[in-house]
Amino acid sequence: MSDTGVTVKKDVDFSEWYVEVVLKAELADYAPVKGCMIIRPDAYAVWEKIQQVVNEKIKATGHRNTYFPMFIPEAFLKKEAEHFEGFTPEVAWITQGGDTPLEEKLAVRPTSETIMYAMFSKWIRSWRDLPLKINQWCNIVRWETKATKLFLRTREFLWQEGHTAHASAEEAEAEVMWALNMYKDVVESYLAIPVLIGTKSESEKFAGALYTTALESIMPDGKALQMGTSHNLGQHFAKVFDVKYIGEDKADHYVWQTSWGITTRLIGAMIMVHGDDKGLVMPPKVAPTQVVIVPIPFKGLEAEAIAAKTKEIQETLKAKGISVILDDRQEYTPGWKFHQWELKGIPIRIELGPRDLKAAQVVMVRRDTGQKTPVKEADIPATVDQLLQEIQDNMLAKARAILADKTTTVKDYEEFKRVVEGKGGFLKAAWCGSPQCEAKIKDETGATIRVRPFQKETPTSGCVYCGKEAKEVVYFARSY
RNA sequence: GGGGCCGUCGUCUAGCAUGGAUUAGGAUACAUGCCUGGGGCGCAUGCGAUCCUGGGUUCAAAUCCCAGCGGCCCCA
Repeated sequence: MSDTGVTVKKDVDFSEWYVEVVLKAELADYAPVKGCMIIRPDAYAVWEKIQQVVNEKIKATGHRNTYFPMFIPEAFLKKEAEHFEGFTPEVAWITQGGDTPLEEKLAVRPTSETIMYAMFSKWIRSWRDLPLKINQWCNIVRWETKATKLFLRTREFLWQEGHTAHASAEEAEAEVMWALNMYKDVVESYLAIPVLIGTKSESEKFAGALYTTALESIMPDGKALQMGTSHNLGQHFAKVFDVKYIGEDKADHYVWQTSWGITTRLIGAMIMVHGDDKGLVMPPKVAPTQVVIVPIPFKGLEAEAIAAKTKEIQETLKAKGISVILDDRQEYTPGWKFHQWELKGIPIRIELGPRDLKAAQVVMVRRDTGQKTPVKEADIPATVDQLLQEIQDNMLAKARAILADKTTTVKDYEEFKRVVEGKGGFLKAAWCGSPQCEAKIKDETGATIRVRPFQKETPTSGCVYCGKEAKEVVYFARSY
């Protein structure tokens, strides 16, 4: 056995496993620039699939794509004080063009609220201009100092940022929830990753927002990963960028705004949640290749007949809109190919050899369970359809079970600390609502409040930290 | 932010403690030919290394020292 496959087990050394899967499945590579990564074709194809799905959903609801500059004047960034303070530690600055120092330095966008809203101020005049709903797909730079983690923590990453302006607070609030639920659907139905949704605590919210809602999931190593955010910006930015409209009442009003985003980090989550000791496992709905056909020819025997039959199967499946590779390379043995495609996470493998040819069948192997089933030639298209759906469903179900298993209700602080140090995951605990308790818990255990669920549960005990009367039940976790 | 580990052909690695004979060795990958083919097939030949970078010590540095760059892990 060579080391072209994954050499460590997922549950023995998770970090090393992750790095090996990403590198060996050729999803990404380290760039020559510190903190940066290269997204390779198989991973970029997943991103394109996410783009396709999100674009469909946002366009169907009247959002339109745009493109804004990646350079933001310092003065813009400074206008909203909390926003500036929140982002300034990790902003990359451009101070010189050619040989000439710039009069005003330019930020490489860490997010585009400020430059967009400067334009909103110009474009929005009357209530008839509202709502304004735009989106952009672009790269973002946040100058991380911590260790690079492919897809999860890099200085540059790709994302989508939606920005809207509304006439009323209610409309903005509805938009925030619309985006959040849209993301939940994308992440659960396509990436097969179950999420918790809710609001962020004051200390975890987006810098400059009124409040932040988010999707959070748990990774197999017990750490939480934020899967997307949707912010209600209230009128904070409208006031500093002077985004006003004349209402039907003929009076001036500031707009109510939202912003929301998901990033290429989702690909990292997909890898972590679904991968196994053999490598990647791609959810069928985002897999760049859904089926791989491996012919098993014997020289002098039915080689030609096998080649013809596999080609025919490929064409049949292609015609049905299924993405399928026929791996008829001569230089590799079938066994080698099996390993290769398993490492790459292709959902279904179809094998066809002399025995199958005689029986007018193929052997179908599913990546998620490894189960092999003979399938009659005539039943191939229908079985592939059904199997892809089954795999998708099974992957989500498995991930749900992990999420449930990694969620622990804790009654007191002793138990809280024990679980954080032990199995990790989400800790469901009562909280009094004070930022001091939240900060103490973070200092002492590293765990933060990931989400405050929308559906409030009545606390049955006092605050997990101070013991005083609890206001709500929230989810804590150590996070990426 | 604090601590630790690591960097040698594309990849994984031996050599480093105790500096010099290894022409920097092996495996794998790659190329060519033959042979094969139901779970990483075999044989032969070939190609492939600024020993991360810069400086220092020394008659002599992959090896020792310093700095930098890059990666990984742990703690907060």
